[in-house]
Amino acid sequence: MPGKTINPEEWLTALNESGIRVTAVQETLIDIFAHSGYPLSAEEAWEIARQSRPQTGRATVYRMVEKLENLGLIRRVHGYQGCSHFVPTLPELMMLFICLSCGRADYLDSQPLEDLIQHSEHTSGHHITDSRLQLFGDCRACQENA
Amino acid sequence: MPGKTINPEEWLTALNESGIRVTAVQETLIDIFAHSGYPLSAEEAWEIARQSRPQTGRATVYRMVEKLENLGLIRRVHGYQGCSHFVPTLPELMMLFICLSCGRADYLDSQPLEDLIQHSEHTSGHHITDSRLQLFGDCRACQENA
DNA sequence: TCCTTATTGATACATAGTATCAATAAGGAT
DNA sequence: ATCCTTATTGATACTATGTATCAATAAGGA
Ligand SMILES: [Zn+2]
Ligand SMILES: [Zn+2]
Ligand SMILES: [Zn+2]
Ligand SMILES: [Zn+2]
Repeated sequence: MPGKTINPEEWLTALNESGIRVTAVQETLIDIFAHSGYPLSAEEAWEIARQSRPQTGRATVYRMVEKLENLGLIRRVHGYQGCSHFVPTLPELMMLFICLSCGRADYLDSQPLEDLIQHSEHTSGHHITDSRLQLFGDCRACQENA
Repeated sequence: MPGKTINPEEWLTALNESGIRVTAVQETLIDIFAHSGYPLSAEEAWEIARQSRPQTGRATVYRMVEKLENLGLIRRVHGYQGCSHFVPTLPELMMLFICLSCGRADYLDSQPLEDLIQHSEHTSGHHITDSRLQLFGDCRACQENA
């Protein structure tokens, strides 16, 4: 939501610059994750990939998901149909909202989270290096449709 | 941290009031979860349980963990050694900090999270009904020991 | 004490994810 | 373009995590 959008070309570049070879599976999976409006599991991505590339291996998809996650291009969604679904990373520090009715993901402005982390560091004395925040509920559109 | 502490008796009461019978396994598992200072998986709890009750069944532990989670007595920790570890629920709305060095859990004051949720509801228009926030890093003690 | 029924523990099964390894193919060198 | 090296792939087997089934057990009321 805040400015940034997904550019599959940038994802390919990021993969290649990390020393990974350019392959057909890469492009297939990047397209799948970058263009899906809702969280996808590796298993679901595999199904979709086989529609256009039937020989795609299951392990390959899991490996690719791991690489995309390690590069920070996709992020795991925790607590939405388990913890095995992923969405593209939009801002570095994400405040992700998932609608429990329609399943769509929305990226909220993350400034409040930055403030919260700063504040918690000061009051607790802990050094916070990583965080994950997930919000669930009914999105605006679903509320209006009800 | 904020006031409240764990009282195994209250957990037993909560279980029984939900229509569940009082059994030896209940007490064993409640003790295990209530007194462990760090997140535990069902598998780990099973191991510990068998030390004092060798006949304890694996499925029973998983069932018990599910019940405790459904009653809100324990909560899943996401992103710390996977997503299959649990800690006792302290405040209703938890800001949980996990130290990546010593593994200990700390419960921070959750007012900032309440504020964040209120603010995000107003600016996004979504109705937020559930949230999970996890913070990771180096706790104060571990920083001092380094 | 007896009876009913929730709970248990053993087993089998299901799902999610990982290790192994021979076959393939990317991309640089010739 | 051809060859060579080696990362990547896909098939398979395996591990880990979690669930369904069901006979045996035991809680708790009659
Ligand atoms: Zn899905
Ligand atoms: Zn919606
Ligand atoms: Zn999770
Ligand atoms: Zn620590």
